[in-house]
Amino acid sequence: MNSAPAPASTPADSLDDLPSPAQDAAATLAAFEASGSGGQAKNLHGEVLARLRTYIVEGNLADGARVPERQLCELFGVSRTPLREALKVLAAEGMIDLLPNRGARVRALGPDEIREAFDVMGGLEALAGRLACERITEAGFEEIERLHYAMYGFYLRRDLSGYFRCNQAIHQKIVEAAGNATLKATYDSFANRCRRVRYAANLDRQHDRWGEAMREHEAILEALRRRAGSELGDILFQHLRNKSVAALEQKTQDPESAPAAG
Amino acid sequence: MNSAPAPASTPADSLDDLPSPAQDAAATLAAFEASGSGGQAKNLHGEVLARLRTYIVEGNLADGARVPERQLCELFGVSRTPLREALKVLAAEGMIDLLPNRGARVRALGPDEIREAFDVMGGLEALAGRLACERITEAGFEEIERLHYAMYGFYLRRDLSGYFRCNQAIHQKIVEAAGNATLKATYDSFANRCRRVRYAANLDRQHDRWGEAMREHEAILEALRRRAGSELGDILFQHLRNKSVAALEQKTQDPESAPAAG
DNA sequence: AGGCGCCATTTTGCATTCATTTTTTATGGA
DNA sequence: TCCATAAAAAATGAATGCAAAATGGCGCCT
Repeated sequence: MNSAPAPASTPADSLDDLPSPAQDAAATLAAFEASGSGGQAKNLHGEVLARLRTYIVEGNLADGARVPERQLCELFGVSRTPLREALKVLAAEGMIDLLPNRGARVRALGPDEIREAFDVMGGLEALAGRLACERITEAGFEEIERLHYAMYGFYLRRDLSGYFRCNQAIHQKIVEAAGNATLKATYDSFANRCRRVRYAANLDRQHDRWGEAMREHEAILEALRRRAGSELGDILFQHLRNKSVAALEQKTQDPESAPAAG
Repeated sequence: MNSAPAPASTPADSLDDLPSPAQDAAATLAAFEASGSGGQAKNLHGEVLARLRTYIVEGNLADGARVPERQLCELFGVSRTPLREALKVLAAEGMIDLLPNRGARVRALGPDEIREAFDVMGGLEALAGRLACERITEAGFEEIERLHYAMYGFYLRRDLSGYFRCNQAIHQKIVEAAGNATLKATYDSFANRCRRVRYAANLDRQHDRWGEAMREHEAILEALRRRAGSELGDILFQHLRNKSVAALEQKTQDPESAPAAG
């Protein structure tokens, strides 16, 4: 169930020289990550859907590779019917393509599609920011603030994994603070679709972009503090767009970097 | 295929006293509507999915009603397998709820969910406006301008149906002008989900709201003309929000107005 | 020797069938 | 008469079986 790559150990206990809110970085992050991902696994179809989704998201299937029904059936230990239903849903979510009479292929996100998806995520986050400014409580803001400083701690320690997870947690929290379940569901769907790209393409060797992203996050927190909805929306959209540009630049440098297990 | 209620006749030939671009209102609108809706019907599953979607959107099933597999099977003349696959997809799209072992129910959009869906659509349209300002050509703008004046013509004639369809066409065109297929697909999904509400709730007896909406559209066109992306985004979001407020107000006055066939 | 067409195997799409759960109905007791 | 319990009926969830299309391999023709 833990789809994010697990760090070897928590470096939190040696973070004494950081700003004070960052001390509970690992705790804050762990608390967030524990609360999420309540996947519904009532009937077999739902379970297969969830398992297959993570299976694909985690990169077990190459881009554009065939998705063999038969093999997955015996891998999951189910018949073809529920698996085929899951395939249809994943196709509707845009994670795979369903060629008529020719089976399913994992959708290879080309540069254009990555750009598109990131722009949509940017639009959704902009909306989330706007709504969050309308509805967020002071306590909610403070939680994001804590995550922000925790992220800053990871940034100072050059802990990419922790930074990455905090980053995701902040964006997730903003979306949740919007108080719009429909938005959250849509956003999560896109986040899933982009996960393969996001981790691999996230400022792995572009430390200059890393600092820029950190500054953007400062602006995000600042706008959220002032409840400046429209402005926050602009910043979030631009943030996502910069992220996609960086991702694409790296992708061209590093053509096929399979993000198999981090 | 024509899910919008068809007007009895085209009143275009008697529009001499309107602003000149409005004369070809019907032609402009017809040209737009002819170009749309290329549904993929390769295999049986896809066809059933499309048919079932329109079947539900057009209001043949009451809110919260059971979706009887068996009856639909013989209605569409297929076995349960493809129909069930279609149901799973519709559930993923959020159009129906799938209760385990208890069948499917058409999702009843309560006030909260309507608000949520309209806000998301507003966010998507805001994004579309922003992107459209980056990418739209002069020809594309002029097409929207034509539709706008056509809509104005319908507004002056108090032709609600024509106005409504022009309105939809404009929003659709803005989304298309964004040049982002992913965005368009997501937007269309939400538009489908809201269609039942939108027509019924659209300024049917609220002629004051009608004028307000018309003024907002003036502002939309103006911002688009200046390619003011962020501003256009704000306007579009607010426009959708006002629309949802009006929709909800009317819905409370008119508790269960089934929009069956206009 | 290389390209083209034909046949076998595999895979996909769909219908049918079986098992489990829910819903309805009928019956008995209070 | 009303409620509770239980059996029958219906509907859902999943598996299997069958027809059609595609993929791969082979021989044949040029």
